Amino acid sequence: MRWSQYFIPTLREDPADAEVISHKLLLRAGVVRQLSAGIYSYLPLGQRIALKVMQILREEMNAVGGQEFYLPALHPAEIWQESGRWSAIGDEMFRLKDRKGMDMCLGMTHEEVFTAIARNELRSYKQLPQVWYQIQIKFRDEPRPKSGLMRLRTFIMKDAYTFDVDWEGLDKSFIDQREAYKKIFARCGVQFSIVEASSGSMGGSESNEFVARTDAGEDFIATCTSCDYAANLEKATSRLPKIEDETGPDAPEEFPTPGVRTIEDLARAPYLVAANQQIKTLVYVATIEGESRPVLALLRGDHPLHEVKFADAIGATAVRPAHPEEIRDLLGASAGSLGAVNAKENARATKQQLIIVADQGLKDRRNMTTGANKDDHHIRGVNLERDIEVDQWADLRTVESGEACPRCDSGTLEVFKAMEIGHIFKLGTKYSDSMGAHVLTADGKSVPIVMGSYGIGVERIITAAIEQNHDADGIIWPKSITPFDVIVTITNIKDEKLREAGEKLYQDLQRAGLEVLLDDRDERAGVKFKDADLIGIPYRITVGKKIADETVELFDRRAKQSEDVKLVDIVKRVQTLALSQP
RNA sequence: CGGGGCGUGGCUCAGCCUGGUAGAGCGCACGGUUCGGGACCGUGAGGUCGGAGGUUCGAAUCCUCUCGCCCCGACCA
Repeated sequence: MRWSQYFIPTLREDPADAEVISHKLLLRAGVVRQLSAGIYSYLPLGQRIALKVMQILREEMNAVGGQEFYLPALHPAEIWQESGRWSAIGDEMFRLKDRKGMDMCLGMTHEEVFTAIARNELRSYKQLPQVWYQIQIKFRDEPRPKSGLMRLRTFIMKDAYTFDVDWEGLDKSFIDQREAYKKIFARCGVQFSIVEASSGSMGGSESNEFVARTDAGEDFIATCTSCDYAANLEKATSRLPKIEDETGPDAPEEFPTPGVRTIEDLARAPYLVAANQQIKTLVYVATIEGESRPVLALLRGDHPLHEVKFADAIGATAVRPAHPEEIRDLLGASAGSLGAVNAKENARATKQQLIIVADQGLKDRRNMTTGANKDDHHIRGVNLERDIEVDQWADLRTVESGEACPRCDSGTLEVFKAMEIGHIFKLGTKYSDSMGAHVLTADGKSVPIVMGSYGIGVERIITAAIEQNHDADGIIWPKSITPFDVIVTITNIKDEKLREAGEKLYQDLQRAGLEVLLDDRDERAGVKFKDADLIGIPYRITVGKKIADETVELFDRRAKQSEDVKLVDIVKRVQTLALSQP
């Protein structure tokens, strides 16, 4: 393409609406433009990039036996009612009515549509396994679209579905997909981790989440430095060094602690109670089975609570810290002097039922110090077993960087931010059961098809690729998804010699099978260099003064280094570089 | 849905507090000088100040309502 006629509206300044790096660069490089919150148009550069990503997805899906479909984005409510998700999903689904008043929706995903095809057409185990996929637009009315292409309301997704006659088949299909996913992300130049994840409302037994490390991400991930342990912080655990407590007094002893409000206060002189010798008592109000209930969360003094773990542990749909009045009403003291010893009695006195959940890290601890439920007083010599009525032991603690890996002996955990880029699920028979997709087995029995579902967000890959591959000057596209392999920059378009040499190079490179962008604009060289860096083409050939010596410059965008190359060698040179991986 | 911020030429912003009829830089058009890391000079085009209502002789500016966008939280297969 000739830049002079190609639409690449680059921006010199950061747009006011963009916060994260990938968002700024996508806009500045003329890749996309925003239409509305969470809705973006792909400009020509963006379309080329998306097509590259989609082609990689297609190749790797085909490589594991995938067959590409193209399904409707507009669905009748009926199939969603059959699967039960019409009512299970809330405002996140775009719903509408047709002219006759029939309920319809815009597809957020395609389990229902694929299952509807499967139930009509798949009859026998002999037809299985099937691996079906499509690359299609999806609609989700996100409560909060954000960060450019990271959280969108309409986006492109590669979604694949596998159909097996039994669970063993699904296990194999699942592994095939997981391996394909590894290749896809590696090919796209995205560093990723695979983490255990919960299936959520998708249903099913097992799921793996693929995440890309970036500070723009929304999840926290813990990975082991030496083994392959990786988990979302909502699930991650770690190994703690065992603490041997001294035998304390036969019963807890109360002592005055005027002005002491925090764990740190009590750790200082004159008290000198180490944080890990203290019990942290947090009062929450949890919604359990629709009812609000007070719950005490107990942790070691130096351990932070993870609210999602906490909510999961007690089966709550929501948790919130209790208000100061609620705390005083419940325990008779204010935050800073709270404890679980005798807390149940205190609560009963006000006719409240209190649940006490303690973190595993407190198991078997003795001679601990905690609040006395009396302002400005604490008690010491508390033995968990003996002195506190714990209803439930659970993993409530937030794992931190540097702690020991729970799976291997030598590794430590590293915690970082990441974004979800893919998710694979073993669905099982959730959809085949509810929608009646059955096949006959070899011995003539009718069984529900065992399904898997596998999704990758195209925009998420693009976002992750930029987040992980950029510098102060702009994007640095991985070669696999770059909109152009090479850009030919003619430093001065009015110089006939340069122009001719550039044009010839443009033709020659294209003939060699490369995708070439020719910067033939009537701009100063500096502007062209800045723009080339910004849009991130991996290689730039500068056609300038050295053309007198039959020489051009080859600039490596990533290494930021250039070398002189003779005109006779340049095509071969670039061909070798640009078509090599990564 | 809760909290915060912002809507003024294509872009980035000033003006608003203290009402007097709209500005700068970039970009764009034309002319000239430049020409290897976002040049310079001159001339010019381009804005219902998000929208509606109100107060006022007069509203970008004050008041009310409303729409949109961004950020934090909640939420999120």
